[in-house]
Amino acid sequence: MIKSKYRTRQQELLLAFLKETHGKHFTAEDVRIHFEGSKSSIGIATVYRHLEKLASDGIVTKYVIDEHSAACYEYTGDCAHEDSEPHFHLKCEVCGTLIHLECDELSCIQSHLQKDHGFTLNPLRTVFYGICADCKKKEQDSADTEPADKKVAV
Amino acid sequence: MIKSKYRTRQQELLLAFLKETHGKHFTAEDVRIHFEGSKSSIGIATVYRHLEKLASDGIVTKYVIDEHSAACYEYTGDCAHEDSEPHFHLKCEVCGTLIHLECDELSCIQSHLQKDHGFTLNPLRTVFYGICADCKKKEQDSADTEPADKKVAV
DNA sequence: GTATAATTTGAAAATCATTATCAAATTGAA
DNA sequence: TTCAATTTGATAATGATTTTCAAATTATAC
Repeated sequence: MIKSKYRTRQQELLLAFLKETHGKHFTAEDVRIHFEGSKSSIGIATVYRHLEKLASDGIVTKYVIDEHSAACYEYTGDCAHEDSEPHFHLKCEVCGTLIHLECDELSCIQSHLQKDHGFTLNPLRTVFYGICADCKKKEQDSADTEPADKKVAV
Repeated sequence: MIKSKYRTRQQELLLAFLKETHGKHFTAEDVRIHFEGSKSSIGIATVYRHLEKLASDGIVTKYVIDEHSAACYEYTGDCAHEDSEPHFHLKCEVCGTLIHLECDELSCIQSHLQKDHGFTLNPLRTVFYGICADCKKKEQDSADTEPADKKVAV
């Protein structure tokens, strides 16, 4: 998967880590810490180097969620392949969950942007921000109970 | 608009700047430079302070396009209001342009995500990444000429 | 106007994720 | 084993943003 000329211990470790994560998100620092202390530690510079390369090769996907937290990476090796559905990501602004969404209807966005605006969408990089169903529900539930305060206040 | 206890010259200047921009995008540095040299310069710290406040008050919207370029701000005081069209942003990954897109058809995304996935999209925060028409064209043009090398090589 | 207290300003230092540097270690091939 | 190419990682550098804090500004009281 990593097309480098020399096969190194660090590469193997990183790939093994990726397979373990299986759909989870992690930062470069997470990776470094995972190997810290063990005889097979990896320097942070090396972690970043490999993650960047893997990201540009489409093996992992990088999400810049906001400027003050470190970038998030996700192993999407399988998704990037030929026969898998194109997928999108939804990020809940309340609970922070990153939702993995495979949906045919959404691909209409791609063709629309292409035809009417000449814009070639990159679904791997695009993240839809909003509020997930669970959080929306909680929000509404609390809207049903909380106003009690205000009613009392009146 | 800015609810601070003391009305200052810097606040007035910034608000005046915002109204001038009218839908354009700018960075904190852009603002500072705009006033640089003139008798009414504003320190970068102050610019950031006000923009952050305005963003949390919903007067401006902040876009974190990618980790290595400065955050982009946009005056959305009007847009946040009742009668204006919701709009989306397209970011070209090649030339870096941030395109401001008002398009009714795109609002179908919102209703689709809501109905079928229970996800309430926040169009102000969502940025579509991809390649703009101009860059796509250039990419294809160079694809027509460059392969000459390869053809010669064979 | 003057005095006073609260708030804002801004130059400079600090922060923090990420990248660049470069000598040392590792790798694969001869 | 030898050697050239490549990778590693400690450390320094980068750059956007934030913090610090003394000085300047502002609103209010006198």
